[in-house]
Amino acid sequence: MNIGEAAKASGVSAKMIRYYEEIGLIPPAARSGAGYRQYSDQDVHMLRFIRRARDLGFAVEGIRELLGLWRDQSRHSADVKQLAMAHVTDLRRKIAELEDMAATLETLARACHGNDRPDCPILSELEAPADMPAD
Amino acid sequence: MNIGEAAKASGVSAKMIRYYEEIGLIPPAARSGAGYRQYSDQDVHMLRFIRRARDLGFAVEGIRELLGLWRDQSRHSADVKQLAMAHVTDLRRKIAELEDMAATLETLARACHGNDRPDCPILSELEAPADMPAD
DNA sequence: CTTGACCTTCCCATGGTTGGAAGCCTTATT
DNA sequence: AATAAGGCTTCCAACCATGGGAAGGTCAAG
Repeated sequence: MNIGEAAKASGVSAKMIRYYEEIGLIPPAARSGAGYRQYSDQDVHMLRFIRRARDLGFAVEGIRELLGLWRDQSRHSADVKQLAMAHVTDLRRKIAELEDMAATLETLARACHGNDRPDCPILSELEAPADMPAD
Repeated sequence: MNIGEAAKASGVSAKMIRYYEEIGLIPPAARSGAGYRQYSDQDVHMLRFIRRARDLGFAVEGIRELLGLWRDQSRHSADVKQLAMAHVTDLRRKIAELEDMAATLETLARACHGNDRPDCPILSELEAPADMPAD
């Protein structure tokens, strides 16, 4: 099948399929006489794998490793688990960062009257934080 | 003071100060005879404001609005609050996304033996998700 | 044989930041 | 006065993942 159909079937856009090929995440597709990329059900299967890994927040390099393990029949599930848990650690770190930001802002916003007067603790905090960082 | 000193004093790198000037987030700095950018304590104050807004996860466009409100003596605190809460909503949405990913991965990892055998529910899920999405 | 839908490659843009190169300026030391 | 070090300038490129679009080739149906 052509790239458009493979894109529809896999949920990966044609643009991204070409990009993944370019960066070597997937092997170069077979070509028709006219130079059209040709994809098998196997290929679509791999693209769907990639799509789901991305949905789980894996970066391309992580997906590259996952694909390697996927293809490696003699893999150790410990390696897969370790890769996944490293990513979870990463996610949790990002979540904590965002959570800190949200909590700070909510605290400040709660203290803000939110009326037509100009005074606002949010701006005050941005101007000169209460917990003076020693910078 | 020169840009290096302003960078050190504000916590915003010299590179970023020039970038913020280029995109009009901050007004063009005064220049010395030799063309060196000159910064006042006022300028550093503004840069610190920007730095803290970024630390709270605001994108440049949000900071632009915040700076506008900051400078506007007749601002309504309601507008500041609204801007902040919109950002919180954004943060919470991102947090929820990441949390979903982390939870899914943790569930799968928990079911993975993590030994030297190849079978692994993480890879199985990526290959063919249990809750078949109707794509 | 034309039309329209596909495909190809190539370049550009995003956002925020960092890196580097080439060249000028300032300051301090010889 | 010459020189070396380090700071400044501008410009260009890269990162990551994705989308947009142009210019041109191809395929299938009418």
